[in-house]
Amino acid sequence: MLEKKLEKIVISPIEKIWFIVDHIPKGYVSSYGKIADLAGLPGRARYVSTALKRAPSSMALPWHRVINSQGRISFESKSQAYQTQMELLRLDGVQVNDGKISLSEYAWKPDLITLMFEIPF
DNA sequence: ATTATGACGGAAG
DNA sequence: GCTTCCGCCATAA
Repeated sequence: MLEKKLEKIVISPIEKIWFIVDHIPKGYVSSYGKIADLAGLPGRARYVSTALKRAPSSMALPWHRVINSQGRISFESKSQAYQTQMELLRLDGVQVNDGKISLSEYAWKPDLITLMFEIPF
């Protein structure tokens, strides 16, 4: 019956994180903590970073659009990963000055429709 | 079961 | 603006 069609779909926490990160538009950034909140996983910012680390590269997630809450890249500034992330952000059109990104300028603010129907966790 | 480790966040100095 | 410290939480050993 109808109930059958309304069975709850289960999505694992890590999949929610991947899904949301995949929705960050080019030219915008979000933070580990914010992604966790959007995924319904408050207080699990660190888990977002491990989730990104685990994402198969074949998913081609825009992982570089996730930075820390201070508007900075979370890798060591001398690391290769840091350089890569900075380059990808610049390709997105996001300015990275002195290792800092202006959140007031580039923070992703999903609209109501997106929150309700696209990432409804 | 304990311990150590982070792509974190926030408060404090 | 710094930097340090501490709480947090999912893994790996």
